[in-house]
Amino acid sequence: MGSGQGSGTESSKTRTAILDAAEQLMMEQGYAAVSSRRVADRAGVNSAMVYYHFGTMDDLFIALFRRGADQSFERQARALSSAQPLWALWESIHDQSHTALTMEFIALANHRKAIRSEISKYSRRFRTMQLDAVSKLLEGYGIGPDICSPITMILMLSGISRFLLMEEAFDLFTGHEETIALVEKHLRDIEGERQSGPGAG
Amino acid sequence: MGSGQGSGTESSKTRTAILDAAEQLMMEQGYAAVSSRRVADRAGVNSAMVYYHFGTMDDLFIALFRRGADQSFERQARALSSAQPLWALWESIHDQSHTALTMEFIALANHRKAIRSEISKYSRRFRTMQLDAVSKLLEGYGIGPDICSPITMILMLSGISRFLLMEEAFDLFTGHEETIALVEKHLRDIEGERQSGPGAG
DNA sequence: GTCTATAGCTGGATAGAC
DNA sequence: GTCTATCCAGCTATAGAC
Repeated sequence: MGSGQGSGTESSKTRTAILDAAEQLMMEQGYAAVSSRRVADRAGVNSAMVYYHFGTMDDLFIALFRRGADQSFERQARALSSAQPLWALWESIHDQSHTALTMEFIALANHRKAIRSEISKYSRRFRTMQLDAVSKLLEGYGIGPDICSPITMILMLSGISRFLLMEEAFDLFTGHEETIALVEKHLRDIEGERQSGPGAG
Repeated sequence: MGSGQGSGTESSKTRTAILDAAEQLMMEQGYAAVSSRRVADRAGVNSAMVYYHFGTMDDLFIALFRRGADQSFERQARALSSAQPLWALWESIHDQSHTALTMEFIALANHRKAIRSEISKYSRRFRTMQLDAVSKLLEGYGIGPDICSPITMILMLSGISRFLLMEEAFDLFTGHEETIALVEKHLRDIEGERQSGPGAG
């Protein structure tokens, strides 16, 4: 490989340490705090290492986004092939651990084209997988698109979930329990009582 | 007034020009692009003017947020006292013009406490107004909370709307028309056919 | 691979003339 | 109110020693 956009072993210790440090900083203090010096300090290496391993700061952001998105993608794939796919999908979407990070990337995308198209690309992949799975699922449950359309169901679950998580980041909780209860009542109607929580096998 | 956080006439020409310039920059290029020099350049004044009128950059961000929030608040108040309040509320929420800006402020809030608490405060005010209005409204339409709870309705409308607008910023449109049609079908069931669009009197 | 050193720029903020 | 001039800090990125 050239030295332009990431030499070194793809999975070197330093490379991972830099990605971890960048992720932490971005979550704790926002994307503007992710500078080569600060990232390097936290990773315990020199700032030149950031450029050696990633080329530019933009490339670091993209690598970080891809790492997280790939993990989420696999988590969602597992959810959709579990015993109660709809319940698992809902829990996968409504996992707050990566919401703050997602918001930062969306804000970043506002003025960095490379990030923007990366988010678009991955979002389409996620949507395709969700739509394939939910379509077959509802068909299997004998629910026609006239009663409940797959794409509408996905968009509503996603929208409600993200909005509630965003509000909770600002200490706003009014009506959240009630809304979640309503969503889960519908899930129960379709897929029955939840058998095992997100933690269990 | 002192010279610390905003001398000058509250509504001076320069002050307004600075706020306008900051708003444009923030929408076009994100919050990181809002520096005293760039804002001043676009406003056609010297960068020292930013500090003279607002004290610090943080205070500029807060002033900008408040100006926008106050406008939105009044727009929403008008919507809720119109002939078809639910329809007008939905259109008010689903107004894309300020979504990019809102996302930037949310990202900013991630690491600026003053912004954070400002957003919290205003969100509560918005929520209270919405809840008061929608509660009385549904009561008036003879719809009990067992059929449709006011707070759940507000959260679902808000969540769906914001999620769709966010996706559209990334050129994702799959299922959007269908989802909006479903929402508006419910609005029609409750409040009848929409009489006049957002533009009309 | 990792470091030092440095170039070149941009930023927040202030002092002081007018 | 508005500007010039300036201080000091931080940033991205590169060159080059080891």
